[in-house]
Amino acid sequence: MTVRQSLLAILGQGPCYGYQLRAEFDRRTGSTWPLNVGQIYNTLDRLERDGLIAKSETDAQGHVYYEITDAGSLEVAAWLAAPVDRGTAARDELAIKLSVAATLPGVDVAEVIGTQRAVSLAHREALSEAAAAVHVDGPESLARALVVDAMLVHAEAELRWLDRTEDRLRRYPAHAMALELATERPKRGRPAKEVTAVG
Amino acid sequence: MTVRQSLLAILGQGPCYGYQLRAEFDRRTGSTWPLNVGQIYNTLDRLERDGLIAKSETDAQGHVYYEITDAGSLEVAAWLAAPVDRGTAARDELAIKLSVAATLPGVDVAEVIGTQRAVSLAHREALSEAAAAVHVDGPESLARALVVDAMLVHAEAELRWLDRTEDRLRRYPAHAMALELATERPKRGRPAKEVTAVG
DNA sequence: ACAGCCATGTAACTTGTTACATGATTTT
DNA sequence: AAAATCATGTAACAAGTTACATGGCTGT
Repeated sequence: MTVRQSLLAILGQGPCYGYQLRAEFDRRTGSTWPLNVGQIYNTLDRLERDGLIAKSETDAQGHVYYEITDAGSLEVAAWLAAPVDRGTAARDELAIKLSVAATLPGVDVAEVIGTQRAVSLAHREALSEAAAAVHVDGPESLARALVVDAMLVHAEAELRWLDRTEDRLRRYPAHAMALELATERPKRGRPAKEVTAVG
Repeated sequence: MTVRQSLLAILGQGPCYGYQLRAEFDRRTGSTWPLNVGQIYNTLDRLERDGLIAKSETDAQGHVYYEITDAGSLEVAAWLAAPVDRGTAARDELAIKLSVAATLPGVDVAEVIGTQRAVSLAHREALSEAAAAVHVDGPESLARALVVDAMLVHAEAELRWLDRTEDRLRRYPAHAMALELATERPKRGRPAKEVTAVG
């Protein structure tokens, strides 16, 4: 939803053509997540399909402009008014990976954590330097600063969590953590109409 | 990739049937992200298509078992060996939203931050309580503890970032932050073969 | 002449997600 | 008898992502 909503919000500022939108998204997010141009046109098609934007005109240079509709403006307003829902959504890839890994027998979770920490540390260092390097002298560098900050605080959080997790698992040895596959309870579920050996 | 890889990893522990996999995923991730059952079967189909698992047999209760293939085991090993890639991937929805919002004219970013902070605070409180409530007495509660911890540290990071961002924007007034749509440079791009007014 | 950018688009595909159909078994 | 749960599956779709085709314009 992020790209879609962002492009729509930018179009809320005024008509744009596809290629232009890429540049707009880019500088407004600190050039952090490069967008494949194709995705812009896909997204525009879908936004148009949903009645949130409409083709306006093609200018003297041949640029195909889109403009936001009333429904689109409402959508943007709703987006800005509603907080981002952490909790319901937001699956943490690393948390899932480590908790699944920890419940698997024969997996050296400490090692998994170790390699993860190495790259997470490097990542945090890189972000620290990037944060220090940004000197805010305009909207674009400010946007960059915000985004780098966000990544930095999350990288720090991740490292804290890795430490905490390592601690927890040290106190709770691996062999005691592994989960067996739940034993099947008999006489349940679908009946044995056909007992077939497949494969 | 998270669900897919997790299910594959669980299958690496031994053959399972679909419904069972849901329960396994559920308890191994602290019952945090409920999985629609249908997704299990979809994912199993796709894993089979990709040669990572194969149908094994149907037992007396009619349960359709899948087992991991050699290719699947390699995939799991690779998954566990490779760190999660923050940086390349990992788009922060909130960071994008706020930096786009901040570069938009006529948007009260302080208000956006305000409503976000309200729910983020509530979220952190709920997580704090949840973290305090978990008493680790087995693999499942440990998994739950790990996941809650992860959400907690990220919620804290988010609040820190919101404060920092609010500060930054206070020092850098909104009117100076808004970005105009980039002016079009003439004599570029597609030629004016047809100057059409569409819509 | 040629490389590289500007610009629009299409086609295919991935993972995730939900709604629905179906039916058996278990519990109340 | 009805409700809840176990269980398998299908169909459709959303959003993101990439590779490719096409062609003009700009700078070397």
